[in-house]
Amino acid sequence: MPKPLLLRMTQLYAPTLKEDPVDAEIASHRLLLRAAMMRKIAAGVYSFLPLGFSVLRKVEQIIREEMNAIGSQEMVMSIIQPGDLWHESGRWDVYGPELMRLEDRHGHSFALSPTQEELITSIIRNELRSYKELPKSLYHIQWKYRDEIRPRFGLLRGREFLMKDAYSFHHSHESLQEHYEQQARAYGRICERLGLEYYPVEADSGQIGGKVTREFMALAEAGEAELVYCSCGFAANTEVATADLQPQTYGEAGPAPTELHTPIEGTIAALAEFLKISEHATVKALSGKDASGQLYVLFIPGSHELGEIKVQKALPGFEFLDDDSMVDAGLVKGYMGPVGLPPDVKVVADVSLRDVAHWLVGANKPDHHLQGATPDRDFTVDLWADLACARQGDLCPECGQPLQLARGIEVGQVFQLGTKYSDSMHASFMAEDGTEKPFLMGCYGWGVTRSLAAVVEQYNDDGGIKWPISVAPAEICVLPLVVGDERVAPEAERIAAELLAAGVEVVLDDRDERAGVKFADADLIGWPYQLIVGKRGLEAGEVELKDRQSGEKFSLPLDEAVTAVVGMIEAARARFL
RNA sequence: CGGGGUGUAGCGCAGCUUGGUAGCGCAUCUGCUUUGGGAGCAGAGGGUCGCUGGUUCAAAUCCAGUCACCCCGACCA
Repeated sequence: MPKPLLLRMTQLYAPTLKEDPVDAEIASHRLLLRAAMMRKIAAGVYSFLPLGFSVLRKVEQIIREEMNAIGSQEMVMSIIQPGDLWHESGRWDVYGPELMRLEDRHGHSFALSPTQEELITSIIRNELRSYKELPKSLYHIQWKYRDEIRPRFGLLRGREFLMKDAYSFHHSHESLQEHYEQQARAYGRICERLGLEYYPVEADSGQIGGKVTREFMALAEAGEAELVYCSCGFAANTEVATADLQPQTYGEAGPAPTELHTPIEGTIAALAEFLKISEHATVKALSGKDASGQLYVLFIPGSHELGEIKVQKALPGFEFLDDDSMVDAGLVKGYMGPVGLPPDVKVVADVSLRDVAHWLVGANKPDHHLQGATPDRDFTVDLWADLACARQGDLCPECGQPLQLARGIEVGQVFQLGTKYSDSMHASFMAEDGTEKPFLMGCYGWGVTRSLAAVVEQYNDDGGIKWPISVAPAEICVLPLVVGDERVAPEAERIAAELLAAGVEVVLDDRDERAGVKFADADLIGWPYQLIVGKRGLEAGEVELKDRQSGEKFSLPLDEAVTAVVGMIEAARARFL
């Protein structure tokens, strides 16, 4: 191993910014730019400067170690892929404009890879032929390209991002299940080693396909995803969460529905306000049509929002009617109900409404609602489906306790793909019984660049970043406050050299700068520890150690400082293993 | 892609309404002073005003087009 060199701030390229970048809205975006970790190149495209690159490398290394530990093998696949592969899987068209496409001089089409299912499948299908060679798990860490509609939030939604993606091939569901669980456990360890507070949540598989999937959410207010969780361990993306929504009835159910005069603007909030009741006791109606043009009115508890993913699952191609279409369909905006709808309109209701004996709904005429509308007596429901998003206070489907709501950054997702790609791309093996069978596949993605943003979102304060020691660009920065004493610089050099010799990653701020500038940069960049060597301390035979995480400062006797710091750093490292 | 907004020195901005040939703060360079939480004074360098075309004696400023970027909505690691 080459001897590590002492990193000096005078050599480091780290142009920190005193002012906040005006375009950066969230903490991670702002601080990664200010602390000279990265620079923007184009919308959603960033280059990493030495400090940011060093963090990126450490995150990669943690992921690499955890992948290797479960027997996944590292390789690297090309970014540029022939269009033919994407035609074969059918995703050339399905992926849409998000796929970055290009042509070579001969007019052959290529894609910049947004993910590598096609490529890995094409690589192994001819040479992985027997059940005796299964299972196999492969991964790589490679740049990905997605032409996002709207890149934003710095590294959270970029058009170019670094991802670890693993792919596994199995001959049985048991084998797939086993590796899937191993990957999920590895993802948990990665979160812990990155210092992330996280939840593994039930999720939707999106267009990658497959049924069994889990997302790893780093908790952060800036996150784009919403999740509900429970003290019993249940956690789910609100897009898919099933929960007890606790819808209620309003008033008494008579022998027939009672018409109420409700001269209000036709919103649930206005209705609840007018009747002085909770939105829980109302039923909300939404109109739309599916891909075939069939008209629907959907009913969900008035307190809840329609889940976009849920409705797409129940009614593929569903879209809302605009005001004109509603008039054409004979629907009364703001006052729709299941009783007396036009005959060609089907009624779809959220499963939670099954438990509601009678509903408070629109009367299908302006300024009127019906109280006590009773399913199967006054109207029929054509389809019961899970339609409503879970929200804070709904009850946990597993233990019945109220659910908590949080926002999160999706840093990883594991999927059991099944045979989706092996079928479309004819990737099969010879099974023990002598028949040709498609591989059962899993895929496991982890956002490396996104992880940086997630860590910074969880570890920052007014002064800057507070890197966990596991991913910090260096473990400690020695700050000689040089001026006015010729002993300071040599002492700082000696301490830095001894720390380096003890295996500590150390940076020496040897710049000819004022104390304030060094302190501010050290806080901003986020070194986990700062060791301050100044005239004042030396005169008392001391140096000062600052813990960036807690903000605590300790005075250390000069002759014990190195030992004490090494001990503290070793203890800190151990917390992330 | 729809709606809103911005492009002027490395960064952040003013100037544009009412055309007359560009200014402020920070940063950079030089000198002196200062020196434990982003120093002070003095001086200096740095700009095809996003790009293209038009109107005009004259355009950063008015008009048209175009490109880039940002914010609000549908996608995802």
